[in-house]
Amino acid sequence: MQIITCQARTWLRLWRRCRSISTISNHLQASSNGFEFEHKDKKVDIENLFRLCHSSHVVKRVHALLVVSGTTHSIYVSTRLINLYARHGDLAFARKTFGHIRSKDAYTWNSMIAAYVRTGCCSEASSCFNELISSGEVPPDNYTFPPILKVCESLIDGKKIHCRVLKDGFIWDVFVSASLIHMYSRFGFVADAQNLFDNMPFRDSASWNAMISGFCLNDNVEKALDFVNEMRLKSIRLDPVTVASILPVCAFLGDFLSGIMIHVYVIKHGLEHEVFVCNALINMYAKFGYLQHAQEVFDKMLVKDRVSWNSIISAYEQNENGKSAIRYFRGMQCHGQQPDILTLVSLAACVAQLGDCQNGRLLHGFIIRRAYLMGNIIMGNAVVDMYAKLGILDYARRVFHEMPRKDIISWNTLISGYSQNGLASEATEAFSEMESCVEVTPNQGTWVSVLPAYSHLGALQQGMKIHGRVIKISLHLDTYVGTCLIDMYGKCGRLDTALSLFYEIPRTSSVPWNAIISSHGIHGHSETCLKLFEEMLQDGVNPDHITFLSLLSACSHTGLVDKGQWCFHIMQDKFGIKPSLRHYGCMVDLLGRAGLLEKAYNFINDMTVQPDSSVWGALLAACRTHGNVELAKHASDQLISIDSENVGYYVLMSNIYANVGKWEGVNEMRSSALGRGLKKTPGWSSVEVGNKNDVFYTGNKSHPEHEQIYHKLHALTDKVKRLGYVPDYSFVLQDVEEDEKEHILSSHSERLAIAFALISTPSKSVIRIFKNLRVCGDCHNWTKFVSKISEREIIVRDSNRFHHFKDGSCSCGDYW
DNA sequence: TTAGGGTTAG
Repeated sequence: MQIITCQARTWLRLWRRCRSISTISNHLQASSNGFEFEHKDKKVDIENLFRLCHSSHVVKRVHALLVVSGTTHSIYVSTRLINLYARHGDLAFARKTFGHIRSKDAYTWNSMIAAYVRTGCCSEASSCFNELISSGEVPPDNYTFPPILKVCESLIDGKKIHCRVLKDGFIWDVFVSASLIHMYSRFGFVADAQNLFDNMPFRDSASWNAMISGFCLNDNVEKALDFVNEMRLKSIRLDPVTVASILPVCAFLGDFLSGIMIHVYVIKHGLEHEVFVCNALINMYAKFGYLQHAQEVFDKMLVKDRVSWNSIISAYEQNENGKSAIRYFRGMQCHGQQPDILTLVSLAACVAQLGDCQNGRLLHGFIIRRAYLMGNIIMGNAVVDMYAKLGILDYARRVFHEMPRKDIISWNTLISGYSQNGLASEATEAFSEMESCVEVTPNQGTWVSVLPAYSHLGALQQGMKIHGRVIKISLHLDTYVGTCLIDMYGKCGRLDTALSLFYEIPRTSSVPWNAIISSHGIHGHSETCLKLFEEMLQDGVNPDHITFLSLLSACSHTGLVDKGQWCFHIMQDKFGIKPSLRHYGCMVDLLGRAGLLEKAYNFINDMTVQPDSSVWGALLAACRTHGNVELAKHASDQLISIDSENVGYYVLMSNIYANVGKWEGVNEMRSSALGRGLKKTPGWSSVEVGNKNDVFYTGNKSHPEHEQIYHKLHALTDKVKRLGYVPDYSFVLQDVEEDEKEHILSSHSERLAIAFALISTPSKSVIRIFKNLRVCGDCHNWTKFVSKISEREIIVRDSNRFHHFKDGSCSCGDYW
């Protein structure tokens, strides 16, 4: 054997040196002994040659060698060549070889059909099968049906094949039956699949596996798990395929115990070195968050394939350890394993997670250089998502528009990208654009992406329209859609609707609880927040870090210092949640707002982590409210050293100086902001009139009805002054004359929006305003008076909270 | 010589 193999190698070496078929032909003739397979044990020798075929290139060499030796006249040899070409993905040569065979046997036809299936050419496989049937040259056999069943495109085609199977009497074959079971499951006819399964006289493990996969394909994962348990009860051995199919089910059902039991089974039955099994174990442990276990399985693997590397990379990515994921990606490359689309998809998520713009661009470049990758929708969507999460929306938009094909997830990714970056108008525009595309139908993800945009804009009418649409398709009771609706109603000032919706949807996860608590929080109903929190605990729902953020923020806005501190402590002591910088920020806000500035400052100094801009920002805002210029200076110095590009800190500090008349300080702040090329964020307010949102900028006179608006504004100010309103000029930043100061205050954008709403909406109707910055104290006071004289309920949502004005007072009780 | 059921994703 060994000698013959060496001869085959020698021939191949010889062939490598030869430039043409004629040269090798001369060598063949020159050889005194002739070519081994011409004389002796022909079959063994050819098989040895075939065994050397590790690529399509070598197959071609061997093929040429066989042509010159005249061996390809044998159907056996030609059919083997078809198989070899197909195994190496060279369909063109498989087809060419098939075409040269004059009289084909069942092996030849079966091999060609399998070659088409293997290379994903489904319609060609069907045509080939039809040709075989119509030619009548040879009848199909039990080997013909499994591959063709795998690729049939409709249930009708599948049933036709089923009839043929029955007619030809191949239903006894377990391979054929498993393929039929799978075919029926694929088209959603799981009852027909089970009928076939039940009537099988003999079943092997693949028959059970086909049924298990059938249940999974038809969203009946519980039944799949039942089947596995039945197999174990009947002592039917679970094979690697069973294990690889059922482990994702355990992860999906959150059934960790079953997952562990399967792992024990794997070890006991010597399956722990099966690549498919290990890959599925890595994925299962990753989904349960047991990275250490996933890592151990990966480390013990004797052979790792691309899926193994992808799985460990994705395990770290899913558990938010992007750095380790990238380390494994490098390891994968060192081991000579080429990345595929799934590797790159995970990497894009890692890069986004790490906020690593530089590597994001590098990754995008890598994908662009392999142009075929961008043709893949999943790849394109992952890149759009990456740029959106990195906050580079221009790139996200560009990649989206350059994608040759887009699906609903592409649109959802773009819409949520805009929403999450605060670009609500862009999100709703993208949604409208999507609506005009006939080829996509909105799904759950679409509503979850667009509703936050309407919430952000305070566009109640638009949000209600979406509510109507989701009711029609029975999605309003979906936890995620329902939560977005609660958030939307909460943010648009309809707390009652939010609450009734909350009690309609499933409340087993923290998600809807967080939404309803936060809705009450922004309206200043902190006592209700705490009651809802108690109810949440009674219902056995575990709070998460978001729940505590909402609670702390609610306590902070209403001055419930003790309750806030209690929340901060139980979060750590009772629920083991480590405070994030956002929690620390809320605590500083809570103490600072209550005037406990020193306590807030000491709290920052006692922090176990480095305070960031949100923490110092909260202290600075509190200093503004309580007029502590000295501490404010310290906080603003810290802020500017952390984030010198944020104009808000300069504005706030200059505001503090202005408040105490330190105009030098104001100028210093202004010039240092200008020196860095920073411009004050222009304030704007929007109001929904009819189905349209009108936007007003401070001092803006470009609105078509600006004359009437200013006229109304002056009339209102005159009236409220008579009622006792006195402008508070401390909210004016500039060092100007008194009447000029009044002019500056009176042109704040929310006042323009309120004046416009008063002249454009029916009397008694509620006015809802959205402001991008915080409402100033003077506008707050002015609006209170306006709500009294106009007999209107005015709801102003600013960047921080809700102000609900009614009959001359505000829901926030003037707690600033 | 040819075949079925399987793991990772936006």
